[in-house]
Amino acid sequence: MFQLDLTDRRPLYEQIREKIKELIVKGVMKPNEKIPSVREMAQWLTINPNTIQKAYKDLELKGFIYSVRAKGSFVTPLDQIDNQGKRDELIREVERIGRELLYLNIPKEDIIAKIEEIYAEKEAGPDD
Amino acid sequence: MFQLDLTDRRPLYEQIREKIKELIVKGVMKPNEKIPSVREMAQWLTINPNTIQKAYKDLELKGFIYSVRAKGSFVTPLDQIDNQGKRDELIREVERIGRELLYLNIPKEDIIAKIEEIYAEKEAGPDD
Amino acid sequence: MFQLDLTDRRPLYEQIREKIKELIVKGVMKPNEKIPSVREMAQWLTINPNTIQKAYKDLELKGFIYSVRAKGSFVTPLDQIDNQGKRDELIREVERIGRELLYLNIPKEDIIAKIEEIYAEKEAGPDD
Amino acid sequence: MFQLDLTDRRPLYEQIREKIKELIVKGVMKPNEKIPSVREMAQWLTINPNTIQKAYKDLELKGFIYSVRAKGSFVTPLDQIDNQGKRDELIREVERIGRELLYLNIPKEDIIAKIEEIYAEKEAGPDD
DNA sequence: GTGGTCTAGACCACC
DNA sequence: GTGGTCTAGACCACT
Repeated sequence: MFQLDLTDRRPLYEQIREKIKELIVKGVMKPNEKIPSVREMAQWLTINPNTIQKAYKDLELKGFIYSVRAKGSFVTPLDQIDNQGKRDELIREVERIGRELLYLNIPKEDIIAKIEEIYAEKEAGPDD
Repeated sequence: MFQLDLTDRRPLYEQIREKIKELIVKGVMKPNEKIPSVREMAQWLTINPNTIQKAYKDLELKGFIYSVRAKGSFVTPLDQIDNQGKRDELIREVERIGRELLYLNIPKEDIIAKIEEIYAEKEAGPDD
Repeated sequence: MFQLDLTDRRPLYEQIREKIKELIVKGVMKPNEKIPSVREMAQWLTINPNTIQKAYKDLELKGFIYSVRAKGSFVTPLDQIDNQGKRDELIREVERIGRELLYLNIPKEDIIAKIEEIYAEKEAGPDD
Repeated sequence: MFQLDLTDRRPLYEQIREKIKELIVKGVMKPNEKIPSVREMAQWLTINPNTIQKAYKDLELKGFIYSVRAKGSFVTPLDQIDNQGKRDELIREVERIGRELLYLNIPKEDIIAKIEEIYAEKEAGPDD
């Protein structure tokens, strides 16, 4: 599914959180699809279940998944995510990165091309 | 100059590093301009000099500033920065953020507009 | 009749208990009225009958309903409920919430207005 | 400071969270005042530090306290709390409890008197 | 079998 | 010394 980088200085739960978010965002995991249980995931990655749980809890707080007792955890359908707050936060990141790229004299076309590329993939038909 | 946010979960030295980077990137600090000494900065922010030291060390490692013994630290002129490595790293960040925005159904125009805006500021004449 | 929220962190039986209590309290269900059987309710909500059973048991313990063997469960008439114990418990909750609202500088008029509103509905004629 | 009730069925961290919230709300702990460190509190209550940390994290998420690495945890000044969301949530609780009290034929004056009492304490001069 | 709570005890980064 | 991360292992409530 994915691998952890033990040399990475970020906490494990953060890496896990980001990896799962990536799978959701890329459409590998579909809305309402069940994600592996805390214990399964812990076994695969050979780390402690508590660490996985923390990652899941984080994802739940940020709205990417929801957990149902005794059932498991599932991908939140898009229409139930609060887009606005996230949008503003992400756009602020774009601004910070954009300024840095500008400073390095990287042409804006490089950035825009990358954006177009990502959005084109989706339109052309995602690989589900 | 700038203010620290104790609520922020990032370490202080990381906040300081990013604030200074921002000043450089936005053109507030010019190439070869001297940046405040560790002690001065520590006094202004009323924090431990070691914390400032670490921030400067980081900036030096990433190539944004250089230090001259017994003289102080200075902003690295652009042509002496290794653009390529940074460019690739930043573009990868753009990709991650772009995908998340796509997932949230934010139109690509929103992102591109922000990029255009940033690059336009510069062309129109930076605020020095 | 009502819907369950799987996202809600409370156990299902607790949600069900509160929903039924709400129907009784709002006067939608009248004293001595029969409430749906455990099996019916379980079918409607497509959940396990044991879960419903637990909710009913709770309501019986708190005096909101009574059950007659082989007949079903019924809404307890008001005059047979022990008001005093419940009153004190609820007033204590009012106190806790009131203090929190005071701390947040919410004017007491906001709270009182809400109370007046609820009590006015009844006097004006309940919606049975 | 306060005591835990081991017979209470709520998780320990939740009890701790509510007790601390109470101290803040009642004005026993002042804005920007330092609250006991995770370890101190754990010793006093003779429970595991992790449990305390979870309670503190919750309070931080809800905006009642803020934590500063290597410094400790502190009471959030009122003007930095998002009142609106909390207000609505609390008023909804008032509604639920109010309806139940109405159902039990408790006069609204009982509730209003309690509210007036709480708000009067403050005006008369809190015990700081 | 699931998510959640809790303990005991270790270690880390930060200041 | 502080908050934060992580492990190993136990137990609970819910369905």
